[in-house]
Amino acid sequence: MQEKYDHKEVEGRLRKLWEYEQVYKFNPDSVREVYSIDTPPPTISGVIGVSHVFSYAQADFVARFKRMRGYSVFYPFGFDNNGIPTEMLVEKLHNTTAEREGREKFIALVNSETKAYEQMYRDVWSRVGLSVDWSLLYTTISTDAQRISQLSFLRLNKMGRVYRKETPTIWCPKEGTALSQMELKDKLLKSKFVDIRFSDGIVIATTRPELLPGCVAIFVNPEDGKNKRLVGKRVKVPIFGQEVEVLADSRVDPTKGTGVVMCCTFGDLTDIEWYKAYNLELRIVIDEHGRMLPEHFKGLKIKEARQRIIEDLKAGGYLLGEREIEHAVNVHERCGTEIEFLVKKQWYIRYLDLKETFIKLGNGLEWHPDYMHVRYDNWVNGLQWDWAISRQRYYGIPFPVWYCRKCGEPLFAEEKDLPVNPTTTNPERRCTKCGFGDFMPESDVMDTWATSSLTPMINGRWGSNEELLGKIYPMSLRPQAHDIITFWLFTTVVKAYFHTKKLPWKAVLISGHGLDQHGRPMHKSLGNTVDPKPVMEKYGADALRNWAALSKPGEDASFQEKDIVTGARLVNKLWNAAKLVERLTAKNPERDTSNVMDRWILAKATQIVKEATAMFEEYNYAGAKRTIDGFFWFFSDNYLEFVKYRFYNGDKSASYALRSTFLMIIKMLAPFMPYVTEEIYQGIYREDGGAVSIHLSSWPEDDPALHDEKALLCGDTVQRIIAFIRPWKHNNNLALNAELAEVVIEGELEEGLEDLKGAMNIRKVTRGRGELEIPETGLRISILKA
RNA sequence: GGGCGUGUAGUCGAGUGGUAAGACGUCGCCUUCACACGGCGAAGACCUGGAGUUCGAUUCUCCACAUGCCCACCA
Repeated sequence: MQEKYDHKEVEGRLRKLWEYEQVYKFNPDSVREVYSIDTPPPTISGVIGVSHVFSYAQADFVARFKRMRGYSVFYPFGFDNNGIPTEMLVEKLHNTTAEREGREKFIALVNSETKAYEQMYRDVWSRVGLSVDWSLLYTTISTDAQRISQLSFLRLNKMGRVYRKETPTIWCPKEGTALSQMELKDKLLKSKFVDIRFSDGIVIATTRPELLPGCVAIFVNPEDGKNKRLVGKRVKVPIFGQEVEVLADSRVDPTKGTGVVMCCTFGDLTDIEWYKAYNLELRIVIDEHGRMLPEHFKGLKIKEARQRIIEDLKAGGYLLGEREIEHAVNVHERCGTEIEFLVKKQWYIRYLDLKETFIKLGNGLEWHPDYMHVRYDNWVNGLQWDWAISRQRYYGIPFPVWYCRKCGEPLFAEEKDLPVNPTTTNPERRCTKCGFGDFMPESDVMDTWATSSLTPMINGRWGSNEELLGKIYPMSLRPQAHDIITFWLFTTVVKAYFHTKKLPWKAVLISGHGLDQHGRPMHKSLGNTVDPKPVMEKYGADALRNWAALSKPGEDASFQEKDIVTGARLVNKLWNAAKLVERLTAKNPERDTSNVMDRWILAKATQIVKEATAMFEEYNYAGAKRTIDGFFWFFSDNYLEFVKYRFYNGDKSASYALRSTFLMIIKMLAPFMPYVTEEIYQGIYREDGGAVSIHLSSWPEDDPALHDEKALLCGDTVQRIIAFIRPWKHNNNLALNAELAEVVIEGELEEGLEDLKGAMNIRKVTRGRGELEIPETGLRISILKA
């Protein structure tokens, strides 16, 4: 073995070895039990930061552990290139738009562009050491993902779970497109709160006077003593003159403004709720590009109209007051435009009737950590709308639907034809309702969650390779971060229920986020992302992974260079211990446990195996890691130092204990530090007749033959005596290896005296009266200087 | 506004119903043949504040404050 561990050289070489030996290849024909992982497909948006490494490494710990525990591990990887970030990236790279290119051409462009990024991402993930089987790779805009998304839609339709309805939708007036809730963010904006006088002395405070023409009702709180007398009155809207009714609703806050609210179609989500709940009139005042529709204001932009209306109100004596306020509004996260609500026909998945079922399903999942379950329950309980799955966007997976040009009846594609793009293909059938033969394509595309909710099905090649699906489904584990429990996790449960009546996985492992050194989330926009490549370049992949192993599931961790240094030190320490093992132990040593201190360390090691295994089985990789680390340092600082002199004398018992204990240690650290442990394994243990890779070797067992209470007691006592003599020497100005003439022991200690002598350089150990009490041992000793 | 989490030495961070690991940093000693990316040792927290349960709480309950995240609101 090399004198110094060179992670750069080692890592590249071992990656080749793993690839050559197909160490991580999933074998569908294996008789072993399958452990399948529903890896989160990262968005193709340009960068990987250490925060990604943080959560992906945690899933990899589990994958590697399970592999060593004898499972046939199905560990795929995917890329999410079916979303706005990817669309933006590709549009920027090619200086074009999806619309200009045409859907199919643009998707082809995305696919080819993804290939380039794929290579880059894959390179990083491989360097990190993810034990992924890259032959299982998928992307969310691939033909297969399109086929599966459309298949899901068709099946849901057959079940009567799909419907199309005209409803208000979130709209960006600048880009002229529908948005999902995910694409919104809050922004503090300055605005004017104006008091407007309606008829009957009613005063309403609003920030959106330009919506007056869209006013369809007025609301007060039914408990509001001051205003409830207004209920039932018909009121005239200033300037525009329409008469609207005053209604009572508890959603009104009587303390806000004047306690009287106008409901316009639509100013905010409450307006939409009222519109639905009270079956109100629809008065659309803003078009798709954010221009006003009503007469006298037609064509004005929202803000111009607002100013104009305020002037008109003033002129008409309707304006009672105005004041500047600052309030949070929803804006499109991409362009910062304040969003509007427009009425559009949308496809929905009907599921509100199944809330109880979803709660029950959630109860059947194994949650790690357990408290994340609550977020799921809260979300399901709070659901108010069915799942809107259509988007008026250009890029995405199309709906496999046409509409009859005569009667408007939708015609659904046939499963065998999937995937289809209705805008470029025509159904060779006639309308099922009226028999007409000419159709109009559905131009909307599916919400990305409609696809990513199907990752278990995509992994299993649903509809084309049922055998594979049967083997991996339900999947064993969904690892993901906590911020998308309500989206990705929930929607996957929904689809799994509809299509398979089962939960999609047995367990979910929720990771936290990797934060920057100040504890802030890493964002491209904050400029605080840390590129993992130079970190790995400097400290090695194992050191970076070690950081991810420090925090438990669900916990965030800030990225501190000192934590990476800690990992690098562990690697170094392991390497040096390995050199000692290589030098001083024989290959395939015979089992020899004649010395009590050797039995002691072996017995301790089995205890650690037991503890660490139990923790790992509970997905507590961090606890396992801590336990194993702690043992390794203890082993190095105590056992190795105590019995070193025997190694040099070729002691067989010491050699056996050293070689086998160290093997247990590196095996248990292999999921965390795959490189250095593999290098050591290849250098020392491979020739003992083990597996081709440590990662295919079996996880250590808690071997009952190594349990030894007596040795544990005796060894602990010896260790305590030494721990006592060390500072004694220190306090007596003696070097640690300084010779002592004699140590007199009073009390019970039968074995281990030889190692005590050897470790502390004592000329002779005798029995007699001791002056100094050793804590927790019931022993007293006297120490005589040389 | 609702929900969930967190609050332990200068920093990071385990953990327990009986006064608290470890790491980094600091200080001292040691270049002894795996390792100075090391070893040995020292100083440093009474566990955010308050109330309660208990023989006893840092650990359980409640309240407060601080902080993070998710959801909702934003007339």
